[in-house]
Amino acid sequence: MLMNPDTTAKLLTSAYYQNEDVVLMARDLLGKMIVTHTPEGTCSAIIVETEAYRGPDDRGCHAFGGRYTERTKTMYMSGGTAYVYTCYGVHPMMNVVTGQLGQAHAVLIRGVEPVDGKELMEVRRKMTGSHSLTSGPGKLTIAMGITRDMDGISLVENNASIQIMDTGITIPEAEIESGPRIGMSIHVGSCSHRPWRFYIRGNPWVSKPLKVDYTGKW
DNA sequence: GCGACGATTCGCT
DNA sequence: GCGAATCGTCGCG
Repeated sequence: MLMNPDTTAKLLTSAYYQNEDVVLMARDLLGKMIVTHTPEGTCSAIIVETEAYRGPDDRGCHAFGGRYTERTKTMYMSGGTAYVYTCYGVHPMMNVVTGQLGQAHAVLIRGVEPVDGKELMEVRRKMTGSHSLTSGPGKLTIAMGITRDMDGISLVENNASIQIMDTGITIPEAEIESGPRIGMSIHVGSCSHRPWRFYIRGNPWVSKPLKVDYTGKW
């Protein structure tokens, strides 16, 4: 995909994130641009892969059944908040909280295509010349300088450390693929089959097509 | 307190 | 392709 974002990209508003249909939101966030501002510099990248997590009735979601803990409380904040948690003790995961205050919906960002600040991303990742730079949820957070202490911050402020912009890019329906989410444990049952992973077909920054086969595990 | 585990990644075989 | 790394969170006692 040729990435040539509109330079007049507009910061997405709180109202945008209030939509209660998190699956729709996961799909809509494809083609949007995530921007991070840190002391080391600014990085921006187009979102090319997402997954939806729907609080109340989704066994794959940390907040399933209304579970409210020290970690999940961020998911209940108002749409437009960052939910960052640590996976496997090492990898930060970046989620966008959606829906209204009290609704635990979130969209996991799984793959991005660098636009600006690529050199800084390469320094942070200690690598160059590979799509592996940002093709995975744990990779892109490192590349863009997203850390766990950004958990709970707003994405809609003019001076926010993490922002998401509407670039004017619209991904054609025909280029959007969907499929089962990745990494679901066998305990989430039929929820693992929900086609709530969205990505741009053929984009090299989509996380590697890991084997996703939950047949016979429930 | 304590043991088990995870929305993953990377290096080695 | 496989397994270790690595630690915050969670559930239980």
